[in-house]
Amino acid sequence: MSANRKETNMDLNERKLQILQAIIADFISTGEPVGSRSLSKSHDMGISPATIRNEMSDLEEMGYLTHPHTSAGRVPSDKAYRLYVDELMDTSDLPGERKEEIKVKLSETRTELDSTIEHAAELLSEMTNLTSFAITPRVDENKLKYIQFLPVDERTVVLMLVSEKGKVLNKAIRLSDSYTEENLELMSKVMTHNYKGKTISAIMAANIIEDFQNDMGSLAGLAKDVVPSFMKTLEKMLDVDLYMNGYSNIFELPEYSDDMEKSKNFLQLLENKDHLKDLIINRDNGLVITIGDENSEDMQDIALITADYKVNGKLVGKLGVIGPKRMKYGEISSVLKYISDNISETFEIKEPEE
Amino acid sequence: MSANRKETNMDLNERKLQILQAIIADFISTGEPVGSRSLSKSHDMGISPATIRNEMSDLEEMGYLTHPHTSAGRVPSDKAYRLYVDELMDTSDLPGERKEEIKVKLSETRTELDSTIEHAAELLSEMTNLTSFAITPRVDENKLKYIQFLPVDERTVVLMLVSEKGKVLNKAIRLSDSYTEENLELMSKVMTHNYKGKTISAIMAANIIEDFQNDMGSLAGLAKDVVPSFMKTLEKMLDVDLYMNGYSNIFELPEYSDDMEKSKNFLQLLENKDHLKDLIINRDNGLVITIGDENSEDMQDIALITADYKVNGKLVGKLGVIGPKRMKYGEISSVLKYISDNISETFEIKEPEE
DNA sequence: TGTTAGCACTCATATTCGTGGAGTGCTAAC
DNA sequence: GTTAGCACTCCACGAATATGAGTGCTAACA
Repeated sequence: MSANRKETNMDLNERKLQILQAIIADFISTGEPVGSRSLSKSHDMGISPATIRNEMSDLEEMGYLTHPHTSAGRVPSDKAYRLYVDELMDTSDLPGERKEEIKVKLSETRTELDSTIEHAAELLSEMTNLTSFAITPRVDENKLKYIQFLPVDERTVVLMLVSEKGKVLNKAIRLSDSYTEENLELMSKVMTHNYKGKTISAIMAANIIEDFQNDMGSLAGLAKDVVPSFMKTLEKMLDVDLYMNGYSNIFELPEYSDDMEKSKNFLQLLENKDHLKDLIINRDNGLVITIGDENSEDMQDIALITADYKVNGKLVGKLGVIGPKRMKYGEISSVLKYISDNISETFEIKEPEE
Repeated sequence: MSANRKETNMDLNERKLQILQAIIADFISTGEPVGSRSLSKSHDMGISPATIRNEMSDLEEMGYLTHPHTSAGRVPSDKAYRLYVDELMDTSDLPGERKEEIKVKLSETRTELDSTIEHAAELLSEMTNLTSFAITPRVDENKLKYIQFLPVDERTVVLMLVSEKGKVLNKAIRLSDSYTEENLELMSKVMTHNYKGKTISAIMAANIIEDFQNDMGSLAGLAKDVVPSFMKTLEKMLDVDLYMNGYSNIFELPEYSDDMEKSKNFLQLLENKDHLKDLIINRDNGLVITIGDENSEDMQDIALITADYKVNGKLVGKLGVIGPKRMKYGEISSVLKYISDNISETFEIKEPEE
């Protein structure tokens, strides 16, 4: 791990890096501020606590460490975590049995994207003991392919929309009037004629209601009943599903189980699904780690790791974990990367085989 | 409220009931054990603390009150809560503005069942400051109406199932081989022929795979790819959706925000969605309140209030709240009842109007 | 005979105080 | 440059103590 360390840190010599790494490692695993004495015991690096203290003092001045109070040990700063994930952490490969476990679990639902994503999130929280999440791919330039109304009962019909990318949505609609199957079919045809092949955003931008009601002639009343739901369903077409698992895992961490306020904030953050969705959607692709002050105001003491997966090499979904800044970045990154790659692989375009 | 009190409590005279009611009311609003002194201050009932103490002592002996410890005030027992919800609590009507608020909020999505239920759950947690949940109706004797496969890309198709009750489900399926649109149509037809009009449970019970593969002849391979997802989708047809809101509301309650273990247990309970679904589905219809020891082992210090709503007078869904035993039973019951009635009304069968 | 004042007693909670220990920073010697 | 030594800091913890809300009992009262 230290072998391939980049030489970009002119301000930190080898020993400082070594000490910093040791401090971060200890803090990640215990959550307690680490002092010079205990550090020299846990990591034998051939120097005395006094020397470590001197180095620590330097590191603090440089902004890598902080003091909760005068006579406490050191705690890594956000800057230190950044350095750690960029250059110090162990990113070695996952052990074989874990890989196997992931493979097996995900292959159970190999044929269905949504279930696979759901399982991936479950797996992720189990393996990391953190809160995991996953979103289904967002489809921006999606075109409508099928539009159909199905009769259910006297006053209820189901609107069904299918996009070219294979997303199917449906919505039961209550009508204010009764209808005939012929009317329904007619409406399906008019809609199909009007909107098939158009992108969803284009349809949403247009002034649907008037045009459509005109086209429907005597059935304008029916059309009026149906348009709001149509619009809402289109909107949902552009939306993504969010899966989340293991939100009660934080109670296993002492810094949360001893601090009610912290737990409360964390869970309130998670309960705001729309906010979370937005956040995840808008992350860059690839394995992305953001720590503390790199996040928004409400997540200053939280770290977020996300990765993307691809479907057919194009559609991009995301998954990841959220937790305290002292997380096992290396290990988690490996798990996350392996899972997301596995999904991408499962859903890549395969050459016809014969 | 005390006017229409039933005369079924031969063991409790009027004054004891009055005191018990006062204790429960105080405890519900403060969460602190209530003593004779403070009770005589908050409720002027023309008797001294000493007399109240005597009555309290009797009530304790009868099992309506308990002592956390010798020198603490009294806390209502589960038996007391039962008496309270059965006979003592104020079940007066909701104030007009609250009714209006509910009506307005729910009518926004009047035309769509699922959205309405989702909103109802949101509303419920907002109005009660508790955790709310709602499940969509369960449809037991549901028959298949449409079965169709739609092409998406080279290796992906979407299976779409529609039931007579208007439930639509779809699943993207990855095939191991390529297919032609003709094959897909053929498969849709065979399936429709075989299963349309059959109840879902009947189809699930039958030995699908062999029959279907035989019927498909040369396309047996395609059939094999598709059957597992078909089965899974059928299963989902019988399942219900669960919405939940406000799980972080418990942190506002002192007995939770001071007791980490309690909060943890509560949230872990909520995270077990399947368990919760089961629990809710299997509740009796009508307004049902279960308190403490009336619940299962893992919910001894929790109260649950549920109500049902009907769709077309038949399908039954449920919604309710979960929280500490000291909840405002009267008020919450009224809100819950008003919301569930409102939903039922919205989705009842309407006589054609002209 | 039911009600109430008075009082001794209990016990959780809050507060204070002292101690221990982990940790720091500085200095001086190696 | 490194390290041992040492004075100092300050949190964490436990014991001791005070507080006060509450009870149960008894005896007096209406």
